[in-house]
Amino acid sequence: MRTIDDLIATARERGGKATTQRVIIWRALAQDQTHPTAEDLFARLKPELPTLSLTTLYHTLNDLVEWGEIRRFDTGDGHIHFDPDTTPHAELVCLRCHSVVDAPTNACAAVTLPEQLAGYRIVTRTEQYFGYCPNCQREIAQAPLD
Amino acid sequence: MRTIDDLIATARERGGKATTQRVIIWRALAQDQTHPTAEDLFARLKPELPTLSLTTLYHTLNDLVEWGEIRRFDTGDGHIHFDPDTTPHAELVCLRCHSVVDAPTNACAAVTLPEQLAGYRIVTRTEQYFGYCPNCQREIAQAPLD
DNA sequence: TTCTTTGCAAATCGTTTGCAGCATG
DNA sequence: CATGCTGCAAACGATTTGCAAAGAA
Repeated sequence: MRTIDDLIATARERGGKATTQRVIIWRALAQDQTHPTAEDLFARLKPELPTLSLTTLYHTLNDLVEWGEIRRFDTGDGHIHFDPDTTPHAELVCLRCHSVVDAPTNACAAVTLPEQLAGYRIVTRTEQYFGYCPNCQREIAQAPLD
Repeated sequence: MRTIDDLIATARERGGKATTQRVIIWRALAQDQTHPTAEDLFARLKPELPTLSLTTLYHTLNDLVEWGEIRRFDTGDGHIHFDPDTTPHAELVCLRCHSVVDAPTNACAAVTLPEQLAGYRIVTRTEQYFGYCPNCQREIAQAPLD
């Protein structure tokens, strides 16, 4: 995802507007490495902008995805996650607590995104490792019957 | 995913039963490389077993996922896809027609699944390339205003 | 017979949409 | 002041769940 100024420019080029809500959402995303869901972001932004609606948040997020500024992915927990990092990388997903963290880059084999693959024009890539995080492994060991 | 006989044995070991519905669903999946959704499978199996319900299909699919026999993943089209191939591989997902095909293995860098990664106990992996399939590229070129 | 599975119907719930009023450019 | 944006409320739709009847073991 690019800078806020770039996004303001992009919005205007498309005949759009840089509203208070959009800028606040953009700013929150720009520094976010937690792969938040819409609900996550909503809870974080509500105190700063109490009138914000989930509807506007979804609109704004979907626009960013459409503009290619952020990536949208599903981990199987029933919630859509968003990531401002659009460069190829892998994520570690915990099947128990549903946490999502970036995988160390040395564990990620592919580093460049091919433009073409079997005749496909490639736009983005998702690589997810599903398993159990250290913390949940510990808790499972202590309470085997989940 | 293992053979039908293995699944029958597994079900019984767990105090379960090898019902008509389950065996038919298992058989349909065993030879399936189309990464079907529940609805896809349902439409395909309905003629063979008209009394089959979507409920049973979901139950059976979720059991297989829990047993580690099949993989469950989301491509962002709002439908859960299932794949009996649990070995590490990549998928090509078309953003326009939502088709899913296996990526040629030479395009898939990682070939073995690490048991551990940054302290995580890894169970499964998903690698998806999102883009436009050759056919959709052609249709987009003919009708740019989609 | 016993206990799991089936399948109908209803619930669930994250996400999307319709629309009237508001604010940006 | 024209148009895009916001946000309430309602719709949506794939998946899940409650429960009574059916069928494996």
